[in-house]
Amino acid sequence: MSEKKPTINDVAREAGVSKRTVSRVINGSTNVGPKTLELIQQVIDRLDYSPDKQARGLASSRSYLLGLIYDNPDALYIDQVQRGVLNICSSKGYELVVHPCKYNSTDLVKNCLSFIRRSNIDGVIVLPPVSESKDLAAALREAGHCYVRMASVDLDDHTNIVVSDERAAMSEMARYIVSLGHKNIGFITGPLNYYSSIERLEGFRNTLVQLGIGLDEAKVVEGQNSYQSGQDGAQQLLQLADRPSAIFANNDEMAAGVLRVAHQLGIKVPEQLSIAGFDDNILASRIIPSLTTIQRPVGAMASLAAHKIIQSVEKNIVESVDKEFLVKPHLIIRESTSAPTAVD
Amino acid sequence: MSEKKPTINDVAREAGVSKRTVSRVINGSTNVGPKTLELIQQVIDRLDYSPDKQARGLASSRSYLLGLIYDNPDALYIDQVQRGVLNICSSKGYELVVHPCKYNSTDLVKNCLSFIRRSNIDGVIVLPPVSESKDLAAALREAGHCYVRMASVDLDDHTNIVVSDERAAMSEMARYIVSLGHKNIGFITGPLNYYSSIERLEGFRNTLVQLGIGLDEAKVVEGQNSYQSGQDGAQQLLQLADRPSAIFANNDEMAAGVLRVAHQLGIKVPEQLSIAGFDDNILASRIIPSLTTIQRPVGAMASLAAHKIIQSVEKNIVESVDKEFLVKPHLIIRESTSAPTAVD
DNA sequence: TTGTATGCGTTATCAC
DNA sequence: GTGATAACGCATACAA
Repeated sequence: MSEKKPTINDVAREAGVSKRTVSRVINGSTNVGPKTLELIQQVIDRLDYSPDKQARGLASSRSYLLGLIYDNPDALYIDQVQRGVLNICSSKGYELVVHPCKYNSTDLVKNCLSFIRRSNIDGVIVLPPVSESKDLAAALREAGHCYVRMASVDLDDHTNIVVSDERAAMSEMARYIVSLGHKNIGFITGPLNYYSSIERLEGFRNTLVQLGIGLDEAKVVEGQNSYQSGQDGAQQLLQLADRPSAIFANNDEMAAGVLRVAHQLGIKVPEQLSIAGFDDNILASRIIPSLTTIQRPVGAMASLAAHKIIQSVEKNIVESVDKEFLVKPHLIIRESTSAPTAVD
Repeated sequence: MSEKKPTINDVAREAGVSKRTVSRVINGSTNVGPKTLELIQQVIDRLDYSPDKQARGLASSRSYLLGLIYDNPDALYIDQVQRGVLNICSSKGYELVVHPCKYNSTDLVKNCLSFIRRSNIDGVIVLPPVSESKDLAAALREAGHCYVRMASVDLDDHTNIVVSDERAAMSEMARYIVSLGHKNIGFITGPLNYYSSIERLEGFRNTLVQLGIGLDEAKVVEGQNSYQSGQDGAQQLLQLADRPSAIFANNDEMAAGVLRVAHQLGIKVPEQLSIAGFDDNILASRIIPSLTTIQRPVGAMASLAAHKIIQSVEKNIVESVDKEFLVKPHLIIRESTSAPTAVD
C-alpha cells in the first residue's frame, strides 16, 4: 500500500524540534545550530522526506513549474528544446509544463496569460515564432511574469532572451555557395512576417552583395516553411528561362520540397542543381542526396534559456549567465550541394 | 502592474455569499439556488476568477497535473502524443508535465516514482517502450498511482491501457506485399526485447504462412530501430545470393537506411526492391521514393489515453470510454513498393 | 439551499 | 538559534 508521504511535521516531531526549524534547514538558512542541523538532516534522510511542492507554492507563491510556450511544426526542434530545458531545470527542482498554442490566434496573449495564471507557472520559455510577438512579451512583462524568449533577433533585454545568430550563419551559407562557383541563385524565404525569415534572407543577400554577386529579386520567392510551399517555390524557380543553379530554402522541409520537384523535372541534384536548407531536421541526413543545411545548437540554447529563466525566477542573477545570450549556428555540408556544371 | 488575482473570497464578498457556496458552483454542485448560481457565475466572469490550482490541490490532494513518461527517439511521435493529450486534458483543467527518461536505466522505477511524488502528479501516461515495463506498471499500481499505458500489446487491465493493433496492421502489410507478387521477402526487426517488435514480426510472419509463402528465417535480421542499424540490416540482406525483392523494416527510420544502402548498391527502388516501413514518420512522405508504411492514429490514441487517465483520476468511469482500448493502424501505400521485376 | 469551522503542508512574521 | 502562530486559497465535514 502507498504509505502517505512524510510531512514537515513528521520530521519536526521525530527530531524533537519545531517545524520552523526544519523549514530553516530545508531552505538552507544559516541560523541553525550545527548539531540541530545534522540531526534534522538525518531525520530527513531516514524518512525520505521532501517538501510538498504544492504546499510550498501556496505559502511562497511559487509553483516550481516552468512553462514552454510554442507553435512550431518542427517536432524535432520541440523535442530537442524540451530535453535541453529539462536537463537543467529538473536538477534544480523544476518541472516542465508544455503549452502549444496558435501564434496567429487573436487571443494568443490571453491564452498564454491564462495558462500561466491557472497553474501559477513560475516562468515561461517562449519559442519562435511565438517568441517574436511584441504583444505577448509586453503582456508578460506587464503582468510581472518571468520569461525568456528564444529567437533569431536581438529584440529584448539580454536577461530575457537567447538568440541564434542566423544572419551570420546565412552569411556563411552564402560564402559557401559562392565558393562552389554559383552565381545564379534562387531563394525561397519563410513567411516574411517572421523576423527569422528576414534575418536569413538579409544575411544571405548582404553577403552575396559583398561578394559582388548579388541576389536577383526575381529569384526570391516567399514560402510558408511547408513542404508544399517548397514545391511551389521550386516550380516557379525551375521554370525560369535562366533557372538557378542553386536554391536555398528557408528550412529543410521546403528544401525537401525543392528536391522532390527537381526529381520530377528530371533535374539532377547536385549536378544540375544545388539545394540547401536550414534546421538540420531529421530529414536532412536521411533524404538522398542528404541535405546541406544549417544546424542550430538547439539543446544548448534551451539549456541556456533554462538557466536564465531559473535565475530570473529566483532573482539570483549570475553575471556570466546573464551576459551570455548569443549562440552561433553552423553550416553542415552534405551531398546536395556541389559546383555547378558548365552549361553551353 | 500585475493586479493580484482574485480569490474565492473576493468572489464570495462581491456576490454577498459565503465562500462555501462559491466553492459549490465552481465544482458544479447541484445544491445551489438558480439565482444564486447565476449571480455567482456573473461575478466569476466579471472578476475573471479561476481557482488556484495549488491551493485547490493542497486541500483536495490533487495537483491537476498529468505526467507524460517516455523514452522514445521519435520526436514526431512524442509531439503528436503531447498535442493529442493536451487536446483533451487542457479543456478539463489539467496541465501536462513532460518526463523523458531512460528505459534501460536501472533506476527507471525510482526515477518515475520520484517524479510523480515530487509534484503530486495526479496520473501518468506512459509511452512505449517504457510502457512495456512490467516493473514500472507494478510499482505504479503498488503505489496507488493512476496510469495509462500506450502499447502494442494488451498487457494490462483495459482501464489502464490503449493498444494499437500492430499485429493486425502487419497482417495487412503482409497481404499487400504478397499481393504485389513478392515471395522473397526480407525483414529487419526492432530490438527483440520489445513487445512491439515481436508483435510486428509475428503479425507479418503468421500471415505469410497463412498465404502459403512463409518467411525465410535467414532473411530476418534484428535491428535497433536506428538509421544505422537499418543500413546494417540492408547490407546483410542485399548481399545475399538470392537477395529479397522486398524488405520490411520495423520503422521508417530503418527503412530510410535500407533505401540509402539500396541507392549505394545501385539497386532501383521500387523496381528492383520494394521497401516498407512503420510509423508514417515525417520522413516517410518526404524521401524519394516516398515510403509505404503503417500509420498509427497517434493523436487519437493519445486523446483516448487522456480520457482514460482523467476518468481514473476522477474515479468517474464512463463505461463507453473504459471499454474502448484498441485502435487499428492502417497501411499507407506510397512509391517505395511495387510488383517485383521478373529476373532471369 | 446555504454557512461555519477546520485542515492541507508550507513559508514567514514575529517574539523569545 | 529557536518556536508559536498566522497566513496562503481552497475543499469538505458538519451544522443550520
